[in-house]
Amino acid sequence: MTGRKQSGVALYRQVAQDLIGRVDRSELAPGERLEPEGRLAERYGVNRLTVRRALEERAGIVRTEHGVGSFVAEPAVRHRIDDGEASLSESMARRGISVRHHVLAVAQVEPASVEFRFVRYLEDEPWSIGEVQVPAALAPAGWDGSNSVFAAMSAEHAITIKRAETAFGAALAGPEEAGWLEVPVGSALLEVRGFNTDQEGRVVASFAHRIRGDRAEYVVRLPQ
Amino acid sequence: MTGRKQSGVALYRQVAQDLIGRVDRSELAPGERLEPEGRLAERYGVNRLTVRRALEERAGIVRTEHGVGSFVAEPAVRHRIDDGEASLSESMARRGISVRHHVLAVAQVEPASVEFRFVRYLEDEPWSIGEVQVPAALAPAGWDGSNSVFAAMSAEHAITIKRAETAFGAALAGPEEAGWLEVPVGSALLEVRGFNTDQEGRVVASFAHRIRGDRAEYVVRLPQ
DNA sequence: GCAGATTTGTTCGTATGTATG
DNA sequence: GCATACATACGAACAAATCTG
Repeated sequence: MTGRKQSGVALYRQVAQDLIGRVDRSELAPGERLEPEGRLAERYGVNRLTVRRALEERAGIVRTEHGVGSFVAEPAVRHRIDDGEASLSESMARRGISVRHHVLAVAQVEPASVEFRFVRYLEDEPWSIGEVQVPAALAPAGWDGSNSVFAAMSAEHAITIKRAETAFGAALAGPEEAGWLEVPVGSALLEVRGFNTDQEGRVVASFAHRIRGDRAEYVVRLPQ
Repeated sequence: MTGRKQSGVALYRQVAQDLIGRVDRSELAPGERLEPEGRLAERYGVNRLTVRRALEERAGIVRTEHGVGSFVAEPAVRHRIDDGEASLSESMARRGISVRHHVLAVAQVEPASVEFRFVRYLEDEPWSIGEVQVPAALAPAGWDGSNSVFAAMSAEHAITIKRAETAFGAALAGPEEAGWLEVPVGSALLEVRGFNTDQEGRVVASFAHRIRGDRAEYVVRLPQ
């Protein structure tokens, strides 16, 4: 970083650009730890705050942990939602990717619905924070998070769950989400919301997931 | 804002929370201008930097313009992609929403492809920045952005364009995107990528859009 | 379990550059 | 040109989380 100012490009972007370059050129491998902010600041000859801005800028490529350090993030997981599986868990399990859930809350809501809130982990990495609402009559009794809510539902009751409508949006991670997903506040999240039906078209679940944008990609192939 | 520190919640988040609250309670209407950062800082009794962090935090709800001011953003537009239309432009036009494009670049790429880069405006508000690649043989000759690239293609050649595969992801706005979309750097973007085929299943286009997360929502209804 | 070192997180004050009207 | 308002950058300090001995 010789140019310092003058170039017309903000310093923090120059730093961000250099970091990206080092990742692209594989000088920094996924999972690898970066030098502390202070040291990076010295190395680039800028203020520590400037380094921090650069790291924020690259929130998708670099992940930081309070009191620990910054690390190069891993690439994304692609997930198809047109393969007939209603839940991500089964698709991933079939691909040999371990899925587990940490149950945050199980609450009775409305007349007769139960809401599950949970964090989903893929390969022991936090991947999404989700909410699923199902009719109380169909709620899986002792869901322990080892499989999906839907799988538990299907097992306890004789129903097949299908995707009906799915909506995609983008959002920024708030404090709580950031905490569970171990990403900085303000990271990009893919928001996936929708509802599911059983084999006879009855709505049996609605869901909302906020998924780490640096990990997630949903693929839809529409029928011709 | 009485609590100042102590509460365990970062000051900038308290400010951000208060701003969100004022928007939710409709004390601030969409499009309305906020007080200058300096004045907000005084009012909340914090440093101007702290106000700036709060505004960044709420990039989806508040939009700032260099040298002008900060404004409350407008709510989102829902878009269905399973209605047979290959392009958003036609769907929106049918809903009475004006769509136009600002062409950033038209470039010859690869052996025989043409790439269009453009900013899409809905109701004269920047909505997405996109790239479309089509075979040179099918490229619309004098696309002026008044309709979609696909519409122009269909008109010039006798083909029907269908969606084939679409992938969704989330990303943060980089400097260039932020500039065109008139959002702060680091805002949430919905990334939609994929390709299209003609009526006979031949790939005739690939596309990548980065859409303002505060404006966009894509809805997919999968066939039963 | 605790104390200290390390590292990131937050906040302030201040200065200067740049875009807009 | 000038005033206003946002953009970038620096230095300093302390808080909070984590790790180590």
